[in-house]
Amino acid sequence: MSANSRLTIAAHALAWIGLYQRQGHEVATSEQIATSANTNPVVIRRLLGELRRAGLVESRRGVGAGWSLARELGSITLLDVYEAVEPGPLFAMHRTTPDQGCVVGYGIQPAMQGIYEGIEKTLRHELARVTLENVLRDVLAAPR
Amino acid sequence: MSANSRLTIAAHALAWIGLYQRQGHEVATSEQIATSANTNPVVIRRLLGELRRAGLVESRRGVGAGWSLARELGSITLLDVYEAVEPGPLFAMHRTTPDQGCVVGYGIQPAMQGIYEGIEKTLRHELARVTLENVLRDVLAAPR
DNA sequence: CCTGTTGCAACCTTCGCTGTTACGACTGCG
DNA sequence: CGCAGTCGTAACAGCGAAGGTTGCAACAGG
Repeated sequence: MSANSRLTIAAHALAWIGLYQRQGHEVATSEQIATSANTNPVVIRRLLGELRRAGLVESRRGVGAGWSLARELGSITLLDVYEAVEPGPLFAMHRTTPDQGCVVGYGIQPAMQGIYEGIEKTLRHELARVTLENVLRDVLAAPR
Repeated sequence: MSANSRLTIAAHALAWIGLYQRQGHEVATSEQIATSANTNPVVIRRLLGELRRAGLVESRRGVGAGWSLARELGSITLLDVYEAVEPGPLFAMHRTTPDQGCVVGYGIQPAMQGIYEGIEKTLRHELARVTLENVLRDVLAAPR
């Protein structure tokens, strides 16, 4: 599986903004978040842009610009973030249509589709159980 | 998420071999399976080679060579197949170490690790509930 | 010895993600 | 009004995973 770090980075960014705001700041810049995540500001802006389209964060332009949460950390779940940054399904079908003249080739796609749907439903349920508030709490609970 | 079709193709191959054997044949060739899956025989041999290392299938060489199941379809679960063909974890951490001087950068990885472990455990549990016997039954149940 | 098939290496292509540079758009401040 | 700081976004290179393809040695039965 092409291990994807998008969900991790997005959660990192949200937790960072949330903590920063609790420390009394209005907005966080992509530069600050990128430094914390050890990556490029454009990567952060791209990810946060997807989160903004999903209504999780807001951005301000001009002088004193930056990013702020559109919702409380406790009301944002990992499922919200997952759906905002991960486009496709977890498992894919064949890249080319299997032989429809073969019994297995004909029936395999509907069969797997049904199975995968059930699994993805469970995955979404698990992701929905974790809020960004939970994430930030775990982050701050890390032993020194 | 880079949607991966390896699990789908592996399940296809196993179901094909299982059905073929129930029709009285000894072994199935990668050529036959590749035709059904509409792909290249080498791709099938690579995948079946991983399943063989996991003890799910056996191969015979020489004239009349081919592949056969090492276990009953009913005793092979999608989890067995998943573990045989999918190497890495579902979600990845940052590609570079986050800023350890930052509270979030320091605590984010253990936090996400713990969350991801729980989710993967649930995923494995779901995959373990489906046997290849179930898959073949669903395949044959596809409406004409 | 001949034939059919696996085992496996080597290489190319495609694709998605990350990283980087560049630059226009926007907005508050002096 | 112009400057400065930041977002928004396009463009491109690099990388790694996966699939597709070719080629050939190894094997085993007739």
